[in-house]
Amino acid sequence: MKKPERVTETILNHWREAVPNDRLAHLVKDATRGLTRALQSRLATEGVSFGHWVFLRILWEKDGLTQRELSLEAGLMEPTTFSALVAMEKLGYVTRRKLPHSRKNVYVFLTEQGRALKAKLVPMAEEVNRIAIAGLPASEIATTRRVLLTMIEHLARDEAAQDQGGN
Amino acid sequence: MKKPERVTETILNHWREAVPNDRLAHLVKDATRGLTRALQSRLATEGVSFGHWVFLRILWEKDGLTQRELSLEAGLMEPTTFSALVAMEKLGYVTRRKLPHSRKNVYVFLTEQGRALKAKLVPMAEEVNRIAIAGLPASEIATTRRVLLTMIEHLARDEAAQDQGGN
DNA sequence: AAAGAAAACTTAGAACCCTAAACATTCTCA
DNA sequence: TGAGAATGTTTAGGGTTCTAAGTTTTCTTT
Repeated sequence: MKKPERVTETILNHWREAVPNDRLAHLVKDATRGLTRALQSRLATEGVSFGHWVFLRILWEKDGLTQRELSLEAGLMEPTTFSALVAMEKLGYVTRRKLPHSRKNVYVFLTEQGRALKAKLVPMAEEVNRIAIAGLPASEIATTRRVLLTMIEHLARDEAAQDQGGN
Repeated sequence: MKKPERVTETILNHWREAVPNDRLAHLVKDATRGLTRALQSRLATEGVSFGHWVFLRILWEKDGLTQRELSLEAGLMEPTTFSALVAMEKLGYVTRRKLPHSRKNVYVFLTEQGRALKAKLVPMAEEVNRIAIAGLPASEIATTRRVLLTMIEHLARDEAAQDQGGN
């Protein structure tokens, strides 16, 4: 048997202590882990992996995208996208087709099976979100959203600057 | 040559659009990725991997911990900790020793080399933090910290509940 | 004191994401 | 129009983390 309560307490006490300024990164990372784990365990009940969820969500909005476009939307590198989509094709969620006007691009379309997953999976993500932010004022969520977006922006600019100047 | 600016713009535009409520998770995850990448590229200049940084930081505060204790502090599973520490021992950053009073526990101590990394690495983490939160009011950072902590708490409780009730 | 539970470590195997580089196709422009 | 740049996909390989299960040691309880 596990003793999840004790573990939970240890993790939380860890965070309630004096938290030096440079540990915001650690906090963001832990939140990601919590969110990922919560969704992952729910998706698993339908046999869907977290990595595939990312692409399904994009494709439900709009399919027929190229792998490059999917990479940008998902914020992942091409090889990551490539291997996920090959696996998803094998599972019957998507098809990967070259269209007549280009022999270079690979266009990705949902199958019926892939499209049908939406009805089961989306409520799972909504539940996780609901649990995570329960009781928090909308204004604080909005602030958090803005802060995170600003951080992402700053870090993306830093990365771009390093790619340029740092050679 | 890359074109990092265009990629950056695509990522940021993506986020500035109408963001449905359930995408807070996505935002948190992107922030983690940005923070991780920024620190990772800096650590790489000293030949240190991100996974090792996590444990070095804990050990600089207090060494002589067991692997189990390190797992809890780092918020990682035991096998993750185990393989990181074996690698770190091979690199000469730490030693793993059994002490006379227990043949079960493995205690981890920094070597001189491991301890010496602190002076070079900590400023890198501080720089990343500074870049990320530049210009943001302290009050908004504090709110973000509180919101993230609450989310972690909710998700940890949910996970514990599932372990218990869910068989 | 011995059986069984618990704790700590280790092994095995998989998922996910990355960088670097090769390859194929398309575009640009001199 | 043809050389080189740019774009998009694919291959190869590595890092980080996880779950599941095995081993060893220690603790608990009768």
